Amino acid sequence: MAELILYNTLTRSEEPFQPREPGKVAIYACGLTPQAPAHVGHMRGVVVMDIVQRWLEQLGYTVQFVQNFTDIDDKIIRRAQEEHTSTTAVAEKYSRMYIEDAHALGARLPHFVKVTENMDAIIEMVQRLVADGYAYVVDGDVYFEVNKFPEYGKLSGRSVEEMQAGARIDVDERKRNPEDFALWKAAKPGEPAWDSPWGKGRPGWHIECSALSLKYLGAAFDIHAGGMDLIFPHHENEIAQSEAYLHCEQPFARYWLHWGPVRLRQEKMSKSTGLVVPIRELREQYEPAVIRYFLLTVHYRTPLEFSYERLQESQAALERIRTASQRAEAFLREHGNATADAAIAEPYLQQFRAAMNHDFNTAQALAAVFEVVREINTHLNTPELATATAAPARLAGLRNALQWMMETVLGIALQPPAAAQSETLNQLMYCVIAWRQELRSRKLYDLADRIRDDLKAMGIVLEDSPQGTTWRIG
RNA sequence: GGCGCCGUGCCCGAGUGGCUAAGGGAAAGGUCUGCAAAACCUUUAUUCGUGGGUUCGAUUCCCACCGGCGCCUCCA
Repeated sequence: MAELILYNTLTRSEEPFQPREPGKVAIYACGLTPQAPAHVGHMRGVVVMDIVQRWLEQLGYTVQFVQNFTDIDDKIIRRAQEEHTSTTAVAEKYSRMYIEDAHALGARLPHFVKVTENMDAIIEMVQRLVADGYAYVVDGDVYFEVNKFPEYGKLSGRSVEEMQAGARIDVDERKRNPEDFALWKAAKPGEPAWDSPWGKGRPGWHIECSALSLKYLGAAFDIHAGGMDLIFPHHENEIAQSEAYLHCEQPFARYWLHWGPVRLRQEKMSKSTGLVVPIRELREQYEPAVIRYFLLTVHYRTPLEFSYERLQESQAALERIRTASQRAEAFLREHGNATADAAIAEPYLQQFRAAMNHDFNTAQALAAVFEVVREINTHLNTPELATATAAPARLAGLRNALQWMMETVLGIALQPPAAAQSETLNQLMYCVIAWRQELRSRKLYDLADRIRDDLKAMGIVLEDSPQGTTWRIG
């Protein structure tokens, strides 16, 4: 349980993971503003966090994972006007879509929390920051004063002076420093608003994540995650306001984990550039498992260039894994499910664990998966190995390893979704294959080939080998 | 302008101060096969953007340059 290494953006180095509390991990990830359909970039975060959870669970931790929905902000207000509906309806609609997309990608869902349902916690936090002198009130707005927090800039590696030197933002005259940011915004006419000590208004963008994570996870929780584009200013501001709130006696979060952007045509996939592949659209063309596989082919911090060629490659690679899995299953169906020989897969499992323990290196872990695939195939088509008495036990051991790596850890099903196999289907195929074998032995190849072609059209692939004929869905 | 990341074979992509530089995709040849498919084997980097430096030794550390990207404004 002690061997997990993870990269901490705060220290810009890899560190052994030590939880706040033995056996438990508390994680917070910044969610999205539900105001448009999610794209592939959003799904990368979803899949990365799912893998993190799964692996921590394999290491024996109990994982608590919280994620927010920014269900009130400028963009939602604008969207509600465009769609002639309420901000609540907009947030509800796109939150549902996002959850449905995440679910389709095989992600277990975090505990979702909403801004509008936690106004008390947010207001309480702002109040204390004002009372403690970290924040000031101007005309119903509340700003955090960055100069009151000496460590401002420690996450993103910049100093306030540098920022001021390179500043190219319009300075709001009411702010004491250009870098001061809004904790609370006074309501404009017609906008949704909440009562507060400073009048009607709504929270600034950054405060919600601080208030919600501290409310649900407590101070010094284990992992705070998000996309790299959130490092500055969002996470920098979160640290400032949270640690100020905690009187700098405790850190806000212990480890900061950031995943890389998904790019399209060499540019970050983002709503603002219009370079976006909505996950809905992609799901019509590719099985979610293929999309998930694609997202796992590079280390999570590396920028990932989106392309249909890459997706196609992922599909081919996944098919190779699934074919081996199904061949092993077919062999075991025929030879009886022996007690698995666990030792045979151990070297590959070690390789796999080492990769996952090294900052969730799924790209490297996949290499171990393919080692198992090769081992399975070699056993199956080397006559001496396939007929050995130990063969069923070995194949069972390899099959179990493959299942654990792919399904339990990486969350990718070895059976394509269409292959809801039933015992009836197994028996039917057994019959069909026997009949076709009869035709082949009488050299009625045209009929045998016709059966194969017809089945192919139905999505069932027959493969002949000296050991007999196997079938698989694919 | 400031902060930071990256540049590995045909493509994608791991990785390490010295051991054959993973794995996948693609292509070619071979084996097997009635054919097909699948699979297995072999081949595609004496080399890791370029030039210096440190070192007994660097793709891996340092510096410069070239090229690409992210952030500095909302952004996963």
